[in-house]
Parts: sequence; C-alpha cells; structure tokens
Amino acid sequence: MNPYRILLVDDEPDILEFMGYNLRKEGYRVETAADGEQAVARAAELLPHLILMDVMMPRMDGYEACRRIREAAHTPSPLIAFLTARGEDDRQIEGFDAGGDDYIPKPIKIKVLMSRIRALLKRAGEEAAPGQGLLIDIVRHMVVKDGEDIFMPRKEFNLLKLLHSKPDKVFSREEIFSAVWGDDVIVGDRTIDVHIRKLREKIGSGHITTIKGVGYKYID
Amino acid sequence: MNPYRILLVDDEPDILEFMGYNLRKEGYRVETAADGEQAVARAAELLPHLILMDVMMPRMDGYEACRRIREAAHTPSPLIAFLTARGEDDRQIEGFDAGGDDYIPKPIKIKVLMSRIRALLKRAGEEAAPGQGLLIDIVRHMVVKDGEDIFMPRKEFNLLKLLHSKPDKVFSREEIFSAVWGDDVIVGDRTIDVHIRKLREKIGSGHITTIKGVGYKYID
DNA sequence: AACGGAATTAACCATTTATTAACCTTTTCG
DNA sequence: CGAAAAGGTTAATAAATGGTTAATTCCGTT
Repeated sequence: MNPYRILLVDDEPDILEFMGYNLRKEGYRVETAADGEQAVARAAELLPHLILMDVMMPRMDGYEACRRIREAAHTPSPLIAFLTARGEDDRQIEGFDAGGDDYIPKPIKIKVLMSRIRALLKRAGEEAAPGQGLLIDIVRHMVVKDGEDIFMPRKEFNLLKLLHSKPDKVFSREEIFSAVWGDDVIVGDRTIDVHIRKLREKIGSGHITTIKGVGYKYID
Repeated sequence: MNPYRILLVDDEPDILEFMGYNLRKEGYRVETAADGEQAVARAAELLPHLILMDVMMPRMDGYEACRRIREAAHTPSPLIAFLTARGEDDRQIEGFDAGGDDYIPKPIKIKVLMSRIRALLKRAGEEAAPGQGLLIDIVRHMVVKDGEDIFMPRKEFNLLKLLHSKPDKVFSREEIFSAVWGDDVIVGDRTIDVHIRKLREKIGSGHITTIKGVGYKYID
C-alpha cells in the first residue's frame, strides 16, 4: 500500500519494536538493525528510502554508519535522519558533515515523528521528480501537473489514464472505445474527439498527439 | 507566490545578503535586522512566520531577542531558528529555554538550509492549524471542530470517520456502503447523499467533495 | 405501547458530464 | 490540384448523477 522502505537502527530492542510497530501501522515496510555495522549491511540489501538511526550505538555510531552508507553510493541514495538525545547536540555538526538529512530529537511524540517522516519522504519524492510528465493519481482522482492538481470528470480521467498508461503507444479508436466505454456501448464518432479536446485544454496541447487514421498517443 | 515572511537577523551584512538572496529566490518575503534590538522591533512590524537569527550579535544576543519576541506575544507566534556556530553548543540549552524552535549549525550548505526551512514552515503549518482539520474522537463519539464538540449520530459518524481516515482519497459509493452499512444490507440510492448532506451541514461544506460518478472525498 | 431521534425512502429539483449535430480545418492521396 | 477522409471545434441537447426536502419507517427506550 505504502511503497516506502524504512530502515530503523537502534541498539534498544524496545525502541525498535515500538517504532517499528507504529511505522508498519502506517504502511511502511520496516527493517531493523541493532548497530551501525548491521545498518550498513542492511542498507545495502534493502535499499531503503529512509534510514532512521540513533546516534549512540555500540560498535559503530550513527555518524560513522551514515558516512559508510553514503560512500557506498546506493541508488537512489537513502534519506538519513538521526535520532538525537538532548545533550548530544554538540555533535550535530558532525552529523551534517556526515551527510544527515534531518535531526529528530528524542524523546519525540509518535505522531510528530510520523508527520515528520511523511514530510521528509514527500519532500524527497517531490524533488526527485522535477515535474516533467503528469501524475495520474487514481486514489485522489486527480491529475498532477507541475505540482498542481487538475480535476477532470470521469470519462476524461479514464481516457487520459489509458493513454498515459503507455506513453508513446498509439491507441486506436477501437481500443479506446473498448477500454473507456466498454464493448457494448455505442457512441458517435466525434465523442472521443471532444474528450481529447478537453484533455488538451486542461493539460496543454503537446501531450496528446493525433495520428490520423491510426489513433492517439500520449507523450510526456 | 510563496506566502511566507522571514526575518533574517545577523550582524554580518555579507551573510544577510547571501542568505537573503537565496531565500528570496525561493519566493519568501525577506526582511533583515542587524542585531537583536532591531530584530525585536522588526518582528513586531513584519509579523514574520519564521525568524532566522544568529546567536552572537552586538547590543542584544539572539537568545535575549528571542525571549523578548516571545514575550511580545505576537499572533501568530513566529518560529524562531538559531544559527549557531560550532563551539557555541554549550549555550544551546539556554536557547531552548529562550524558546527556540530549531538550531541550525553554521556553516551549512545552502540547499540543506533551504530544505530545513521548508520543513520547519511546513511542519508548523500542519501542527499550528488547529482550526482546520477535524478530530474524530472515537472514544467520546464526538467530532471536534475548532475546539467545539459536534455530536453526530452513528451512521453519520461512521461515514465521516471513514472519509476522514484517508483525507483526499476518493471513496466510491460501493466502498462506503461496504464499510458503513456492511455488504449484505441494501439501501436506496439516495441514502448516502442524505447523510453527506447532514455532514456538510454540521462540519461546513468545503470539507466533503463530490466527484460525480466516482465518489466522495474528505479534504481538510 | 408510545415516544423520539435516527435512518431511510420517495419524489422532485439542480447540476454536471457526456453525447451529438452541424460545421470547419487539415491531411491524404489519386 | 482537389476531392474525400479524418479529425477539430462549438454549441446545443441529452443523460447521468447528485442534492434537497419532507414524509415515512425503524428501533431503542421508557
């Protein structure tokens, strides 16, 4: 449901369990490690989107682990957030040098932590996808263009969804009718054109190309 | 474009200029002050959303300024983030007492700083808006809006609870029936609408959106 | 059993969305 | 080139979908 993988690193099993439980409840896939050394290894296997790591750990501390993980140059490079207790503040600078993306004070309320994690992942997600193509958000029934939500009614939405599902592929009118209207509905010739027109109006022409006598295609 | 006002406080003109330039490029409205005393005064005029303040300044240091600003009880109270150089760490506790919201080490990469500022403002925006979203209190069977308890009967409550559980997600009528009425109950077409209507009446329209032919969604 | 709020239905209205019709423009190809 | 074919555009019309209201039924409580 939630596509994100999180690696949770702490030497206290209680914390791993508690935070793991809450993160999983939110739908994240969670793996754990008990110290820095394990963290480096697990990060390589799991390729997590986010690593939540305690700073103070036996064998290898968080900063050192962070550095190693950064060096390993995984793609895509994970976000790394440190859990820091007050009093460890003086080492925060080291954390930045090591390449941490965020500092999360401990203790922290679980709801605050969750919202912070959501924000981190979301921000990263947004920056990674610098707004080229469209995003068809079926859950929200929205088309996102340049970060802007565009609403479209059902038929338009489905039509765009179809074309967008295989960019560059030409869909014949028959295919479109079959997929969007169903095989037994009969509608006039101009119906598709009108919908295409509205789509172009909303997402900008240049995204949907006509290939005369063949069909339509979506291009980014 | 970007509605946020930031007050930048540092005694070094170079830093003011450099950071100001970058912040403005992101679309923030930026004002500056050169010391703590000025900062207190400017804060009162500008009512900034965020104050980025150096700790070490002539005439009045950052912590003192922070305290004064907090005392002035501006509404809404600004976020205050301190810029701290390494070696000043021991005074960070004082900063916490003074009411700082974040500590930003100096030097810091400009991109990191920007993302941190975005995160701060965003997080604050989410938490500080108690007027917006609703709270569904299952234990008390109450919906809290703007601190006010709103009673709603069972079906309405469950319906709202469902929609509210995933803001922005579109719930189809089938999903709603299944979740609120159960799979084997059969009720007429207009039943949901009537409940939706009552919900809108109670929580204000603008929270529940209809997507014709698709379903309903809750938005904050 | 009778009361009262909650839930549902029915009938009607309003709005949005989808389709069509008529006409125009561009492309294709003999 | 020029006619036919394909698609574009627009506004009008139809169909689908929800919204509203009031009446009715349901159900738990007294």
